[in-house]
Amino acid sequence: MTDDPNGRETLPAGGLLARGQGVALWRQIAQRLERDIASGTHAPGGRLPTEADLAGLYNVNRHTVRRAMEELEGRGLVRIEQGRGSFVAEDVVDYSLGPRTRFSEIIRRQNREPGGRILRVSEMAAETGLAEQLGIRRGRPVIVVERLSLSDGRPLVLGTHHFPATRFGRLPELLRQDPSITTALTACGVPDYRRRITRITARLPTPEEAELLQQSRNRPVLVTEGINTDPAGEVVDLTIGRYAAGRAQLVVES
Amino acid sequence: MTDDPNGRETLPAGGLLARGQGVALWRQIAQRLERDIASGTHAPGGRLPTEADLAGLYNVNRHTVRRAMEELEGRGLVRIEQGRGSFVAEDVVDYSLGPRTRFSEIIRRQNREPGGRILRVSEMAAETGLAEQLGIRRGRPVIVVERLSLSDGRPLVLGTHHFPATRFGRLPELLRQDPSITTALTACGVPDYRRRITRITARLPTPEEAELLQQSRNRPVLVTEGINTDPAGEVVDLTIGRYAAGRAQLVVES
DNA sequence: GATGACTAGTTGTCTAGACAAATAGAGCGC
DNA sequence: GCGCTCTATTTGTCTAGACAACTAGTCATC
Repeated sequence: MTDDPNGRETLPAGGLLARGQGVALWRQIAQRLERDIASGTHAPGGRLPTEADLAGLYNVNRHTVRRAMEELEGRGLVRIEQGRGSFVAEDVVDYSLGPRTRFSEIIRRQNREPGGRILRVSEMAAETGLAEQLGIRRGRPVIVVERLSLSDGRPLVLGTHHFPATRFGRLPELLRQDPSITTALTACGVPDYRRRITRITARLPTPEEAELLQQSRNRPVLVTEGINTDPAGEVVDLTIGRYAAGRAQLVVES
Repeated sequence: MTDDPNGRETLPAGGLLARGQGVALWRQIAQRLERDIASGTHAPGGRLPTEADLAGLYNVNRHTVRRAMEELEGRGLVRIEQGRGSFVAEDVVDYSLGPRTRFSEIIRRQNREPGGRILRVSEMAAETGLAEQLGIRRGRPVIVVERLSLSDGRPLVLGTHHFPATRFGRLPELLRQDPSITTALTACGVPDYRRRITRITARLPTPEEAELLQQSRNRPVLVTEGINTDPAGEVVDLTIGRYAAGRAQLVVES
């Protein structure tokens, strides 16, 4: 790639870092880049200088710059792409966690196009904890559905759903025709269901999750664990969702 | 430290890694350690082999082991402490996000001892976004309170609260006597308030947040942004909370 | 025009070595 | 016993260099 003045932001004022003052160099670099991003020196979506450029600018080794970039990526300020470069990050989708949580409705309400595909459907025996939450006996069969949900074609959530097999035995077949879980449940005689409780935590993704969500291993995923019940109060399923924190924000209304 | 067979877990079966097969060595190491933790080879709270030991065991450079350990720390499986070693991680606190969210109540309900201290109280003019959310005019004074809340003496949440100064001018003085925000609000004539909406996201902490929460820079923080209103529907405050993901799990009931 | 080989640019991984910073224990002086 | 220094151990930071993997464009060939 030739030196195209429009393809890259201008270099920020370099200057020396405080060495031996107890503040790691990579932190100082991260701080300066953060300031430059906040001040608009680097516009959202814009390209940052390459690692080599920054290393030269601050007179440090490239690895030291890399440590700073990893930090900023994890904090959600930049996006790093192998072979292409680093870019200033953009904004996120609101994901409402009310009692009525339907993926496609939520996405459409934000003028985006919902999508998704079923990754895997399998059956297993419920171990103690799962059986208790589903309100069935230990060892009873459970259908496990893994689904990747998209917004405007970009992966947003990775969901793992656990249904009691006795009641929802037709699910696998139905999902082959239409990847919408809500539609399949309707066909199984559950036209409506509600979210009863949701637990939320955050962690860095496993390599598989990072791959499927097309997200950096350095950005956290929001992990939700929730239980849906039908109007009669019977448990429909236990769902585990992993949201790309760079693209989704959970919203709780009460 | 001498070689004490009880102070450290036994070394797992080492064995060679697959080199040049397209899977990074650090990933393979992380995977093996993860398996060893899951299988109980390393008990929760127990000590892992040192970086040097693992490097020798897998015949790689110490930096390669470090990369693997960073991964596991971010995923919440291990806890790394400078000068001491690395340990298998333990369990977390449930933090309920219902309409009635009171820190000390939530903590006490789990048989833990709530605590906290006010880090800083300041006043500033509301910029557009903040003014809108608080239902006041832009430029009106706002009191900003930063509080670190503890559970059993360990930092759990870092909260930043924004109150309209006209109504809550006495807050700074009251908080000097008692660090409980609920108590101070009662004294200001707000005996009760409710959480109206909460937005949740996750990211890696800033260095200051990591420091205050006594959490690794590598573990995410859960970030909540919420609005509290009094029974009349008037906005009391806008609160931003940063939860140590290693120690807290948010719970939404609906 | 489409295809494929090649090349330059950029981030990812691994090795090697050095020293800093934090921890914990041992030993000493009082 | 108490506090202090000293030292060994362990993780943290930085440098240096090499090559792999991926991206995007160029150019020759068909």
